[in-house]
Amino acid sequence: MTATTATTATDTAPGGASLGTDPVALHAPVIEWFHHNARDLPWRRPEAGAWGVMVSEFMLQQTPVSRVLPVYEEWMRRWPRPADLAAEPAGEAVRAWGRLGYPRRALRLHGAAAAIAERHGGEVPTDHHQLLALPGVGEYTAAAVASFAYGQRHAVLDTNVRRVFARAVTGTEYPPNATTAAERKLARLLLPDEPETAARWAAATMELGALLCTARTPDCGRCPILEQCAWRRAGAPAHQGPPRRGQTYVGTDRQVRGKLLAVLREMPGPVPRAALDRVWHDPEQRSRALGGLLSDGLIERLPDGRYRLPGSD
DNA sequence: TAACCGTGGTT
DNA sequence: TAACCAAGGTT
Repeated sequence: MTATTATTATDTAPGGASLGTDPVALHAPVIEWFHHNARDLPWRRPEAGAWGVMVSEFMLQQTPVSRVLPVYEEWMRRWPRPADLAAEPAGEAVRAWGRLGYPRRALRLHGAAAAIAERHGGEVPTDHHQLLALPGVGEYTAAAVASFAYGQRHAVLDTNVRRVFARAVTGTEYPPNATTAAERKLARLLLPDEPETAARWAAATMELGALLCTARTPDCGRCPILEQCAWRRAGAPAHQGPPRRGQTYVGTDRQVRGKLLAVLREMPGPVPRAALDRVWHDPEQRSRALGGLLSDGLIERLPDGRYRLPGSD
């Protein structure tokens, strides 16, 4: 395949810095590497379809592949089409979500399925703008579905791709905390012209970041673009500036919410308040967490005062 | 923009 | 072991 691009070596990266290498020179080696090293993931198989791609993208938001795999398989077996999921109470989605974390994603995926069933005839929309309008679908997920499921040409900027570009092109160990306009511009600049090639490029750069160009200990010895990597050329300088402030988790409302929801997930039916009161010592924080889950629609309170995952009756 | 939103494996 | 990290989205 030919990896063409609209750019030339004279293009400048956002911020005025000149690209160290011709971006075209990155396409072939990365795509070739992907051809030989891509993981055989279920959502990459043709039978997954656009719905399978969308389900996987929701589950993979901030959750590692290894933990998504079993839940994805069960989810697709149970709800092979968007309409199948839409026909269920939202609580069933939350329950099936299991311990993947960020259970609001389950609620949003259920909402997206309902919107697809109602507004799109049960088919995952191909249009990027229509994808963006679905609950839980942001900039990344819309581009990923359009690219991976439909072979369209979109800049797919996830944490892996951002890190690969930061190193290979920009010459820094890590990308900025939040995605910047400069990164989007760079991603568009590097995007191959042909949609098929662009889609392959998106998947390949993501896989490169996931398998070799990892955050902690990159495996540069096996990197297909080691010779062109701006970060390596610069001597692999250490990250500048303050360290990423990872949010502490122990003792937060999130932990309490997680404990509360775990109780409801494990129980087949409604649960009395007393069973929930047992998961956390501080009544004030417990109450706040419970209220948060209620307002998020992750749980509901019955007239008799018991709680359950959102049902249909 | 920055805080918030789970969970578990790795270093 | 505490901190970091994982195919982000919403407010």
